[in-house]
Amino acid sequence: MPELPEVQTVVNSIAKLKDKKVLSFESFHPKITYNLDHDSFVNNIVGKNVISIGRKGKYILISLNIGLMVCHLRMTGQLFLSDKLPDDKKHMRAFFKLNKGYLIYNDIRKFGGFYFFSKMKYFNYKVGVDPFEKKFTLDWLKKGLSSKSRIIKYLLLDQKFICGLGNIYVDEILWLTKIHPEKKSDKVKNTSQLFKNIILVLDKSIKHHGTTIINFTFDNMKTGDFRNELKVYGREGKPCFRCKSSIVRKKIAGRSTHFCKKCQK
DNA sequence: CCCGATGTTCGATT
DNA sequence: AAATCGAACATCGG
Repeated sequence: MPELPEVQTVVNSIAKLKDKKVLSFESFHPKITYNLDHDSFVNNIVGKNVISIGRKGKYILISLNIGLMVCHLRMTGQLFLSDKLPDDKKHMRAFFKLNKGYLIYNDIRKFGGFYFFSKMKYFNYKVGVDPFEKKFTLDWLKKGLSSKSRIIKYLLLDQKFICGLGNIYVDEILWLTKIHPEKKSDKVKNTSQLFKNIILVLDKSIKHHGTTIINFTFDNMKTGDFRNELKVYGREGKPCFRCKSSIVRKKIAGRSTHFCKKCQK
């Protein structure tokens, strides 16, 4: 579920994790620590203090006084702070006991989880450029699109190129920029519009605390309301807001893709 | 009841 | 190299 705006919303909502100390970690299914076994993960984080909380792409970065803890929510992960453990523990997959309160991880589908890296550089190889980094410029985007010929939807979903975009926002951005999702990247000519719209859509969604379709929540069950602002995603069969033509849905890059055949060329 | 679909990513395969 | 497909898993709707 969560793409860049949802992850940013979660990051903002756990700001009070800063300066807390990790006293213990418990998990309830084995695959939740991705790159270490449970015991090594525990050994690396217990007793550490949280220095800062950030984000790169869809990864939540929690810097400790030694090392970096990373969380990825995948499809249905929920990370939030709470004074006590929840009454409903059905989907609770892990929790961290802090010197004050708990950091709780719920996940219906159990795809998400945690990494620990002793150094930041061991994490960096996983992702490309985040749209809110300085490196994300119009020139960089132009070069990236024209240096290869790839299906634009596929390229925008590629986290090693731009990190943070997912299925909803790619559809929204391509609709807004009037680009057909199957267009080859080197044939896109309105790249400066595309560049602006990437930032525009993400910024706007962050202001709305992201998109809740079904499962996305932050700060213990609050929901985002960007769903009401969506222009194409989930609007199959409904009239395009620009030209009234019927929005179609087609599998592109393995994902359900919504677009307007008439105004996206 | 069964099948398909769901916001993500990874690895195998074409 | 680029793109497709299935798998990881739980839940919901037709």
